[in-house]
Amino acid sequence: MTQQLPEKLTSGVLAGLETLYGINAEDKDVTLQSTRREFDGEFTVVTFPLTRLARKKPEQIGAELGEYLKETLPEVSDYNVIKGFLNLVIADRFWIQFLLNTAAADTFGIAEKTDERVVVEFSSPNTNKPLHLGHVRNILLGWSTAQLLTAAGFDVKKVQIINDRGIAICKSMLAWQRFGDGATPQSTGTKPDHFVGEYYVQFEQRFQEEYRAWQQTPAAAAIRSNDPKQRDAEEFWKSYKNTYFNTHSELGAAAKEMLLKWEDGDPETVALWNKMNGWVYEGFEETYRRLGVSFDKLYYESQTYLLGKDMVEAGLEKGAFYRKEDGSVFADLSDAKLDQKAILRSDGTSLYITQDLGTARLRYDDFGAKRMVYTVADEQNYHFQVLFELLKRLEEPYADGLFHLSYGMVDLPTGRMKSREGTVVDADDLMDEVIQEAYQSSLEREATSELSEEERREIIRKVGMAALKFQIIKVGPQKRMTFDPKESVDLQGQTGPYVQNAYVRTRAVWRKAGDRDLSAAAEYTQLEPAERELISHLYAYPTLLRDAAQQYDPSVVAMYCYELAKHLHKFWHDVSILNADSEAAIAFRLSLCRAVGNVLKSGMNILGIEMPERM
RNA sequence: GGCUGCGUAGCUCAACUGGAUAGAGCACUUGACUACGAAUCAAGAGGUUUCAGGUUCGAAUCCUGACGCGGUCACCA
Repeated sequence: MTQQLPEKLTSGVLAGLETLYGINAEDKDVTLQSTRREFDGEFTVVTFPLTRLARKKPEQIGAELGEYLKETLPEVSDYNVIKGFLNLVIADRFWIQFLLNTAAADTFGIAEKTDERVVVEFSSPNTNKPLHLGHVRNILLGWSTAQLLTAAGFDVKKVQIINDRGIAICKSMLAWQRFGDGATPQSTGTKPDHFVGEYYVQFEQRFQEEYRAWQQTPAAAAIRSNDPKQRDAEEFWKSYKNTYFNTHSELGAAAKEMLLKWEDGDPETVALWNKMNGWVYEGFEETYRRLGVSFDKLYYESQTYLLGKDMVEAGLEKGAFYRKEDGSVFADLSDAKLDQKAILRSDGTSLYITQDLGTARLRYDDFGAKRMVYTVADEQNYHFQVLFELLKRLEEPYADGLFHLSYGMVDLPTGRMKSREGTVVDADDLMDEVIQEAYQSSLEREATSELSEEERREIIRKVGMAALKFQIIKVGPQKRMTFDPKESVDLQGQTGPYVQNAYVRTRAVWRKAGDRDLSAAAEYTQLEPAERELISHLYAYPTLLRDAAQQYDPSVVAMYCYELAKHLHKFWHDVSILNADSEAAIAFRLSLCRAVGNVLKSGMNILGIEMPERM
């Protein structure tokens, strides 16, 4: 297949316009789309925009163009015109040959690997508490985008930067030191990252107690009476919390002191820090493994937080940044509709953004990638606009290939997740729940009853994880989504298991078919509607992957897999495969099942979803 | 308040980037298993695409305004 069908049709239309009307039109004048299901045909030319050029009615153009295409292109077997829409019916023999020659390949749709490298960052958690539902969306999105880019031919490197330092981990450390009594994950039988998280929570609780007690003191009353806005008590104390932590709080002072000790390299503090982070990593490792994700390289903030200063210097020399009298460095981004942005403190120390400048360069040095994707929630949109603008002004070689894969936060039916209110949905618990759900559901079925306990557990795990992952990935990244863990995750309808089920059916019929000679497939001539729909859908797969990769949007792939599965189920219902009335039909339909199964597996693999052979 | 994103069936989401009668799933009603697997299929009901204007052959999509809901506006990360 040297030329893709849409391109061929487009150039056919252009030739037709030239021959029929003497018009010299361009590709962009031709609107080609897939035909809506309620009409005959697979491709549709919209003729409204041509009326101005041809100076004829849309219906007339449609009819004349349709006739022309039918005459000149062997792929076009028929056409019909409805108002300004010319629907083209593609010849059965074209579809049949496409299926047998092209779609049958295992790597169908997957682009050949190039050496163009792209770094995809995702997850990047703090080490003070376990991963939750928000991380899950991030991880699934990042992973599937990485897979998608791989399928599009890029050489992808998956990385995360672990926020292993700072005040948060010090809080956990301090709480463990003071209240832990030497307990360990082993001694309490707790998953290690959860163990550390419990101390983080405990710190917050103790701090709140301390804060509330302090609010009763005369010193506190004096401060509140000076509130210029005269807010009520609750509101005032809420807004004062941070200041309290930094000025009056004993626990706050102790945590900050610990941070300073850590920065000084105090051996005891560093040892404690290593111990607790070690526990967290052990726990994260298990969660990642269960989610089926991995990384090519891990960056640690403790090793990168001082980077970027030299780039600030370079920016100063270049005149891209300026130094204030107090020694702080700023960038004036007002001409890019961004603000004055601080990039170095007056005492010369780094800021968050300084570090990000440094790690961008570090990654470029490590991988030579001219494209970098940052999977980070949309609350940081502004930060990344600034970061990318700064890198552009520094004339970094990768500055044009930066992409913030921004996604909406995950809400619960009750609203936003709040750790303070204990409404955070834990990642491990969530996986347990969906797998439990899949288990309950499997009890009602017998399809796997002859398998071993071990095999059945494996299937249930795949089904549960598919439900969870599909549910999250199918929503477009930019969209804020509501996730209801109480209803857990559906296993029916527009879901991962629905797609798996379609795949399982294609496998089942192949098992039943055994070693059958399929050479008769080529003699098949007349497609059933369900077959034509399936094949034309398969035909769209390579283009779809390319488009999805271009948009960094895995949800497109999820929706595609669902649609394909739906067509397969419909096909399954409408026609017989092994009981078909000719050997050609049997062989052809088996080939079709194989191709559909391959694409389903391929597409779901991009989403990080495993396909069972039975379920 | 400035900037920014979003608002589609009761609920969760689509809509090929300006095209046809706005589509799926869940939930609800009804039908189909001695069939290659019913985690399936088929049918029904469900909409003034938040509202008001504008642009044009044509708007959920683009422009203006209003309303509602987020996010963000640190020498924090």
